[in-house]
Amino acid sequence: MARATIHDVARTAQVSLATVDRVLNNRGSVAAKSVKKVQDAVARTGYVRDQFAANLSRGNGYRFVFLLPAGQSAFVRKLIAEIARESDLNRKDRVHIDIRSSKTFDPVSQVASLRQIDPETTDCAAVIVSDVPQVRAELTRLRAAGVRIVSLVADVQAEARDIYVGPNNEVAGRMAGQFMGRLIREPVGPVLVIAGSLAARDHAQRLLGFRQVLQNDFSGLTLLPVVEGFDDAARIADLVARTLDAMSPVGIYAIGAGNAGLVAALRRANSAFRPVTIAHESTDATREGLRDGLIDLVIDQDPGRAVTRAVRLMRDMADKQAVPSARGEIPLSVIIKESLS
Amino acid sequence: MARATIHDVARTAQVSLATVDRVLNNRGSVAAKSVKKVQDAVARTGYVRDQFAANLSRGNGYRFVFLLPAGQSAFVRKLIAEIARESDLNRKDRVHIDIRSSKTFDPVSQVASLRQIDPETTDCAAVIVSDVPQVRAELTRLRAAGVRIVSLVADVQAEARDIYVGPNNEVAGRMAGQFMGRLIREPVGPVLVIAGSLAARDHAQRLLGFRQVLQNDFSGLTLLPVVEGFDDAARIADLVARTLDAMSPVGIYAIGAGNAGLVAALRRANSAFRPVTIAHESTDATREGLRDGLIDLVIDQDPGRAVTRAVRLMRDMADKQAVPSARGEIPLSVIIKESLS
DNA sequence: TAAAAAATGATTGGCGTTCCTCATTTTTCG
DNA sequence: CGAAAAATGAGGAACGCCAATCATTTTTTA
Repeated sequence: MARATIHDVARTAQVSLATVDRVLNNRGSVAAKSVKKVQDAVARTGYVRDQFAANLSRGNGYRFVFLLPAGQSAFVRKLIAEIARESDLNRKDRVHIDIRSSKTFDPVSQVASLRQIDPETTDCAAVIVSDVPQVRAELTRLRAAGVRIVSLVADVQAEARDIYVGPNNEVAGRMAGQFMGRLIREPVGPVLVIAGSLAARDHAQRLLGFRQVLQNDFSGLTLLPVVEGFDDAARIADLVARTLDAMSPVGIYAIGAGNAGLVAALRRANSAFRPVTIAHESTDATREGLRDGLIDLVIDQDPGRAVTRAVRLMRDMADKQAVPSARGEIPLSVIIKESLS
Repeated sequence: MARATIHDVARTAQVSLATVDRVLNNRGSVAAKSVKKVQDAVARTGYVRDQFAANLSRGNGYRFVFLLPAGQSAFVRKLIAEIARESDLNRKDRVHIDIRSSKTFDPVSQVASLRQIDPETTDCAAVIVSDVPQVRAELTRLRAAGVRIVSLVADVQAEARDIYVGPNNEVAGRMAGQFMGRLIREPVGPVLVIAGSLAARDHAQRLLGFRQVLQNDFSGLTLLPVVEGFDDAARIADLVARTLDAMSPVGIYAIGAGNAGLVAALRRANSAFRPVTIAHESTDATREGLRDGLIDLVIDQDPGRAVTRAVRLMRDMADKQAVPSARGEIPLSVIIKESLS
């Protein structure tokens, strides 16, 4: 009943404790057949390393870094709050989390921030960065130096990270497309799409998915040229107001942030007719929009969940558990007026 | 930089290690002013108990029990799989999870199962049970004996458990209502609602929320008398087939399980017209329904998330951390054809 | 076959707690 | 004031593993 310890393993393998230790922590200097004996014994006894004892003995715990875009976007603020919470909760388990930031959409700044990460003092880093060559090179360097990399919310090329934690953004776009088509009572007319920046991989993927569905299932809906709002509320408000007047779109899909501008413009619109509007992320602005009937539906990725998942995976990776516990994909949820608390 | 230990606390409090220990683990026999000195020192040093060392020393880890309805419902199967996964993942942290089952919807069997839980050997239990007096009494007894209780997926009266982990089912019903109203191009006509059993608190709450929205926002939609399907596929297939013929409903809301029957009936229906159909839980049956256009939307609660959350909260409670880390509410997600992988 | 190299064994101290026991000191109260 | 009670101090063993060192045995190679 009691769990097996290295002593048990040593005994059933008929080798010394030292040899078991050498195998388990691969310190080398052990014959192939001894390795096998130990591995068999591990299997037979059902030995699982006691992570408490291991950590206690090693002395060091888990040292993680989160690298986020700077700035006051509501989403980032929520992320930071969640990370802080997670940090508190895990302090008793010796988890230390350091939050740093780099300029949004600025690869140069991101590279600089990545350079600041010291492989000696960090086990794992979760980053939100652009998927461009310089950044990838820096990530690869860090990985080679022993820092495990988690790409958060927006993925990068698979070779540059260990795991991605975030939603499937193409699916998000497809969901937006489907709801757009179905929530418009008569799906014919122009649709306005506002992205933050198409250089951001998550935004590009959402657009891709959205387009697919509209083309396939709702050919009556036509896409107006996609505009980039750079997550700036004032700019977006202006954009939306003008498009509403000029084109009378039947739908609006806001891919990125800055939705306070969207809501403001919709509120001011004088027309009796209101386009079906879909946005991303549950924030004050989008919730206000939902509540007042200006936004029909919000596709949300729960930042709390992403953070929890990321920390968990980071712990697993730091524990050198071969198979990280879970997949990093986090589900998307759909919020409508009714689902507001 | 290094984290504070009880030694540090003892030193800054100017008391002995033994006294610190007495205070921290309230073993009594310590003067009020000493208690204060220690508490101040804890605050000043930022001491947080090292859970690794504590567990190692205590020898025992975490002993949890999950009590689920028996039976082969897809949802329960998923739950079991998730619990097993979670159990594996946490084995290295000395978490031992025992899964037991009781007859579905049968309070007598539930009470019997609860009686089997030995307070001596279990720290915490997560249960899916009916919210009836006999069961509540048994839960209360267990809590008094030192077993922390988590109500899972379906809540019970607040006094009978420590925390609820699951979705807000009234909100789920409201979401279903809103989507029902909006996805029907012309929301006028009868709507069929199939519940599992209205004695199940989660089902009753969903119905409540659904009703609210229909009455308020879509008065053109009328509710047919709610039928109970007891999560039995054959029975439900029959029910649906007959209602389709007799009443031509414009919408169907399936509150509970047994959706294989729903899908089968819809597939066989010969009418060109198909009612807007909303169901719960992502299972093989509902996914098949979505894929083939028989179901329009599924409201899902991710069992993996519920289990993860439950285990985490149980660990926190077992650690005697005063404030359990997180709220137990887990988000609902909406699945449509497009969001299928 | 002897010397060098590789593999293995034996042992130790420590990580931060918990949970004891056994003094010793301080406080309380008749 | 003195005896009993309460509070405190001091110390040690244990939990399971890690990271060493040093001695000894086995294997390889010239």
